[in-house]
Amino acid sequence: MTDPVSLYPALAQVTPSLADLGTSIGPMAAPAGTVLFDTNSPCRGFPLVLEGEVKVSRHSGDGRSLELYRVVPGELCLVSSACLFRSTPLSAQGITTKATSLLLIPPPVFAQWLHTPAFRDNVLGLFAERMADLTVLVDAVAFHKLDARLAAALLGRGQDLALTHQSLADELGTVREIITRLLRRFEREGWVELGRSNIQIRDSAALRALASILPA
Amino acid sequence: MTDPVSLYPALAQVTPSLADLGTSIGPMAAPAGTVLFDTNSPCRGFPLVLEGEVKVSRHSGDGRSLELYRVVPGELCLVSSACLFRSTPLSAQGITTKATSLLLIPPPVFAQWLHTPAFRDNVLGLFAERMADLTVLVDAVAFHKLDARLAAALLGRGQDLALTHQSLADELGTVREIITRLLRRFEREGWVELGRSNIQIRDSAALRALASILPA
DNA sequence: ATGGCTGTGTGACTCAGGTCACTGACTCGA
DNA sequence: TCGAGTCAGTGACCTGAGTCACACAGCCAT
Repeated sequence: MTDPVSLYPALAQVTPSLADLGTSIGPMAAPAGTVLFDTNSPCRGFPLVLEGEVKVSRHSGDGRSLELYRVVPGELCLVSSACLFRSTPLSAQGITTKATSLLLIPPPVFAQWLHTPAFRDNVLGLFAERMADLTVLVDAVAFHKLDARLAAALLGRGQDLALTHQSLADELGTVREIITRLLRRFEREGWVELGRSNIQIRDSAALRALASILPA
Repeated sequence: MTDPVSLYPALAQVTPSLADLGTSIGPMAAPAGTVLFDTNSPCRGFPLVLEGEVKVSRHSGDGRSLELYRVVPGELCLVSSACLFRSTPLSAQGITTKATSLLLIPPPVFAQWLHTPAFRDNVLGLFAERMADLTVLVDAVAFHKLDARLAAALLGRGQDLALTHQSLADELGTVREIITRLLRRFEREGWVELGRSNIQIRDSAALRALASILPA
């Protein structure tokens, strides 16, 4: 089990301390694919990720979905915050992509913890980062073509990706056929090699060039 | 001059107090159309709006732009925060839409103020709200057609709007011709009446029906 | 092996939105 | 009252993306 304090140094200083709280707040384990929270569902607390990964995405009425961002160990999930700070309904879905363990901080404890400057700075910094992420996403969706966005999505995950076309479609907010088409185009260009649930990057420079139209 | 404390009750409690700071942080006046901050420019402080309005938007390489949200009196502008909490470059432009007066809080003062729980809650609540706004915007841009988004943009501003087609285009991230086309369609349906720099709402129910496909 | 499931590949078609290249109308100041 | 500048309207055309309706290939369990 990962030690929470090594991931979140600020937790060393908070009161009530982790030790005081004991196991009441977890850690809880969730297998891959667990829905941690969902649109309009009430919010039970702040998920603080210790291991694994949480994908936060938005779903359209029909079958499409678009990934907003991912929460990795050392972060806490902020969409949930809207409903805690303003008691508005949640505006996105959170689902684990891997086996994940997390603490679920009850709102009153969270409020207490905010008294600690180090923890507070953490939270504010995370908020700022997410705002920037979302801004870039808005920009990408509004102003950029799918091929550039797809190229960007393929980069930075190594050479050998175990992904289905459908999962890429869900990430980018489009449908499977379009991804298939674009990937085949990339393959014809010699930039990637395709297999079942598998994509090999062959020319990341070319992909980067296509993607680089995108904002930072 | 609007009294800052009546807009931001939390400011009554902060230290250093507004009185201590004197006029060093403003209020400063900015006429309509002033660029308060811009993409990649360094960040001078936290703008805290007393009067007027600041439009925060993102610009594409070519002439288009898309409005992210507006900051009204009683709020402070958070895009600036990213660069303060994480020293990343700014990811959007802020421009006044009306004559505006504001305080520009230097980062160290802001950090001090965060010690005050009431002020802190204000900031966190605002962050949460903006995250939710951006999420809804992402959803709109990714999944909804322009006619619905335009209808939504026309609502909630009274019956008689003094707007150019270009300004609506900039708000929605499209180009003028498209707005003209859609508005003429709305006019043919009898939903609006058009004039030079002027739009009269005639059937807000119809517009609302079209817009209501949009998320909250 | 057989059948079912999941993942891909594709072609035909539609449509929203963007581009280009104009025209013309209104408005205001010199 | 004569332009210059701003704003609106419009048609021809193009293209990216989504939809539909498939065919088919691997893979797994029985």
